[in-house]
Formats: sequence, structure tokens, C-alpha cells
Amino acid sequence: MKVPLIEIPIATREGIFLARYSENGLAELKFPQVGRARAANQEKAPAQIRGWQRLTEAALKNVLSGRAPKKFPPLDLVGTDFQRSVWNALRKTSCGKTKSYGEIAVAIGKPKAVRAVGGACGANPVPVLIPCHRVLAANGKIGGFSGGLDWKRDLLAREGIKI
DNA sequence: TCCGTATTGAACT
DNA sequence: AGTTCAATACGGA
Repeated sequence: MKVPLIEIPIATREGIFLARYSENGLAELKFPQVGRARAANQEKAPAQIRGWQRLTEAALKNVLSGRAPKKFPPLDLVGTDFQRSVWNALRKTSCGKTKSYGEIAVAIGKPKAVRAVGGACGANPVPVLIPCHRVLAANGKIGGFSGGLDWKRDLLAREGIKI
């Protein structure tokens, strides 16, 4: 059974992101949509979620400025154990650094699962905060990005990373 | 069970 | 230096 998530937009210089919260924390973060980014349930947001929203907004803007966020909201990630271990490994990639899909695979103890790592990255519900954009292919190629390669290049450039 | 994947590294033009 | 190709783990249908 599925509880509707509370959606709250986050305005940044880059556009309006959309955060979705469950009762346990931030569940999804979406890039600015080309079409409409309409807020739902914002009025009903409990105080707790409004607090998370503050943290999310601050963290997001820090990353967009190329800085490491001081604090993160709690995350409520839905996925398989494998995916969560990948996402967890991704969070250890500090600002200004990059890793290859292969390195992530090694980090989670499955060195051969490089392609599956790519799949898990694509399934990442919270891009930017979970820095899937800092994962490049082994030969330094850009790889891919669910929010669009322009975003990936731009985010990397803000952290001083060249491709 | 089969198919696609945000990979990789080696073997070929 | 560019292209093809098999190996490989996982998730969705």
C-alpha cells in the first residue's frame, strides 16, 4: 500500500526542484521539469516535514554551489538491498572527487557488478544529494545521467571537475 | 526467463 | 584513435 508523498518545490537559481517526502524522510528529489512543477499538499505539511524541507533546501543549494552540505535531511529510500548499498557508497564520495562505476562496485564488495551499479545509479531517487553525478566511466568518459548529461557536466564543473 | 543497462577491458580495424 | 564484442550482476516484465 502506498501513502501519497508530500511534494514541496524548492526554488533555486537553476530552477524549481521538487522534493517528495514520506513520513520517514526525503524520498525523492526531482530536477526542474520542462513542463509544470506543481506543488501538492504543501499546505498540509507537518512541522517535521517543513524542518526536513529546510535541510533539503540548504543541502541542495550547497551542492549547487559546489560545496559539501553540512547537514542532510533523513532519507527514506525505497529500493533493493543492492541499490541501497550502492546509494550508500555514493554518499561517501566527497565533494570535488569522482569515482568510476567499477570503484563503486568494489566498494560494495561486488567488483564484477559494474553494470548493475550503473543501473542502481539510474534508479537513484535523490540525485544531487546522493552524488550520482560524481560517478564517471573508468576511462574518464562522462557516462550518463538520469536528469540529463547537461546537468551532470554542470554539477561537476561547479565542483571544479573537468571531463 | 529474457531483455536492457548511466560498464569494462581487450581485440580488432 | 575509433569500433566491436563478450562477460557480468541486477531489476523489470
